[in-house]
Amino acid sequence: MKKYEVRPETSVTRQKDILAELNESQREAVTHGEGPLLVIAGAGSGKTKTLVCRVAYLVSQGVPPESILLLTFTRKAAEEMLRRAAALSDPRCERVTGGTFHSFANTVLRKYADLIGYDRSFTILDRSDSHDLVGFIREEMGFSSRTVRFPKKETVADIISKSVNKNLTIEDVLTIDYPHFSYLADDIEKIAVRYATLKREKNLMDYDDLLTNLKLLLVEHPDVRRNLSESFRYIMIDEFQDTNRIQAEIAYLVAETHRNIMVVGDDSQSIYSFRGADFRNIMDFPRVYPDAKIVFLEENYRSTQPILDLTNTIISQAAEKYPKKLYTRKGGGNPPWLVATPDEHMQSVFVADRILEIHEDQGVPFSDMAVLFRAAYLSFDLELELAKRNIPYRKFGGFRFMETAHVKDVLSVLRIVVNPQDEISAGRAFRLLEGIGKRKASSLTKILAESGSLEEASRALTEVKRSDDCKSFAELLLSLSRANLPVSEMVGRVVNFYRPIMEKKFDDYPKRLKDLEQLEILAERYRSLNSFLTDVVLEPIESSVADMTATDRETDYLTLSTIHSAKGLEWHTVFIIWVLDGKLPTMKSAEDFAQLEEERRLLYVAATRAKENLFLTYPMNIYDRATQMVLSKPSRFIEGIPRNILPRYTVYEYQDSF
DNA sequence: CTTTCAGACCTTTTT
DNA sequence: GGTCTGAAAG
Repeated sequence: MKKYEVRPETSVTRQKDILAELNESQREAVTHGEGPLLVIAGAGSGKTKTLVCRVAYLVSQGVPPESILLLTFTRKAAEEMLRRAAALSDPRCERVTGGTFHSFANTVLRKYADLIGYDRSFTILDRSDSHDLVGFIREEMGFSSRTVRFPKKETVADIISKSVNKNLTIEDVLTIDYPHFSYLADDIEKIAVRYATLKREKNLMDYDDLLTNLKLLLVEHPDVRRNLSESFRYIMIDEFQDTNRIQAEIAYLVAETHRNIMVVGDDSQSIYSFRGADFRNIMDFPRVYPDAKIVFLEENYRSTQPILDLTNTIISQAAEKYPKKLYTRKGGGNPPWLVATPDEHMQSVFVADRILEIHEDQGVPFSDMAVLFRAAYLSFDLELELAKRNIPYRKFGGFRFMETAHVKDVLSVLRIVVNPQDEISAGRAFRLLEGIGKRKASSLTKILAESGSLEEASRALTEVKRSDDCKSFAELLLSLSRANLPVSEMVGRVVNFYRPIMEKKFDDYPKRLKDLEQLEILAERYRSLNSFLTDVVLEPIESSVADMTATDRETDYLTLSTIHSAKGLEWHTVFIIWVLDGKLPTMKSAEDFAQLEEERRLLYVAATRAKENLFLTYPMNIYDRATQMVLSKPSRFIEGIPRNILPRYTVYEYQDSF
């Protein structure tokens, strides 16, 4: 049922409200008329607010919300912004098209895929799916059994993806990033070609394909391009510094007829180059659109001046950036702390102590504090310490719920219902069954792919083997193919079938079962199985719900997060742990100038999350197995910083006499 | 052909 | 901690 609301027309007052709380530069961006606009928005400068108000402003000016396209880094970010715009002025703002480049590509391709030789019901491969497919080819071509060392499937997939994203040849990627594999360029090239053909044949697209195929569609079909350009007359792109070349090209193509393109970002916060992001996009925007208006947002509303003094110092050493200096009118505040601890565990103890202290003495809720780190595994020890002290926390980044084995198992069965050509999923699904290994699974997969019919596969299955497992799987496939069941019912049936298998496979199955129940609940929102599967890949659930009990919803949680996942967020108190040279920057990045620069920006992003308190900590004397070196110095990015900006402390361990 | 088990290996970051 | 690999047994 459609909900609606009748409102008196008061666009003048409404418009005043929209602009009321903006500073001069923000207002300039919000009220910008037609034509290209670049907004360089420093950390905490009200970037989101500016975008929200811009949407609200355009709608209040009579721009139909359907003709606005808002592209953000996550779909959640887009939804949140539109919700805020709607609350601020006009509920119609929620009708703006918002999402990620990938979800936008998905929507368009579901409509036009046949124009570029795909079926509209294509399946989307997530990262590990594409790894599996590459692995399959690697084996098929006999590269895995060779005596010479051949890169692993993850590495091969990575190389291929990089060459697509950065528009380089395989050879170039190898020369730049993997010189030791350069002599294998021809072989990897062969795999890349086969990978591309196979995906087309089997109606599969990986994350890169969504973008390249959309671009292809726009380039080769001027009518579609014009159509799209006409329907989205205003394009806004958030986090432009983290877009890659193809994404920028897509944006330019869609903006072709009207050039109403607004990009917002901060070159100093570009941290996704490993995914092909190129902060040149934001540097070069004025060259692509020489008439672009440029607005700088430099007033910071988040942090105290002592924190900004530190972050400004950190970023001032960056090699290339739009010159800007953040300032605040917020008075007072304490300088950040740099704390050295004897070892990792003392670092955890110190952090946990401070968290409790700030929570109890200053009444700061856990939810207004965060611990940030370079890589997910760096918080393991701290997690133990937090558990010991009953500090509730939620962790973001690192392991993905959707990539856990049990979830992938269930999804693989559902996927073959939608796309029998998906041989990777089919292979995985059949191998779940007792008595079916690689060989039989692949013959069953062939039958399924060639006949394209679940009935056929189900019949073959009962002939191949007559175990209970196989029988119930055969029945499951039949019931999924015949009855027109609601999506959650289908998920439920697969979970039911899977449960005994899971109980054999995993010791911690009760925990995993909860995840699957969660998946079932999630499915209730969907009308079609395919859209459910698509969403699950494009917007993965953040974390496993397993450790969360029902009553936990209102609990006050501390946040643990990788720096990457903390993008755009802020907290009263922030701890950055492992600010140790060799971990931040990582050992690996030290050889490459561009990578090192990105590590610096990473520290910058982390530090600018803090509003009031900022602690940087590092353990001394860490033995690094990979390089056989002892790491003991703080990050090189804070090395020469004067003590009045960053006072230093050392924690000494002592034996308690009790 | 399939299963199982022990040891090796490696751990950035994510749509 | 987790996945992957290889060898040996079923």
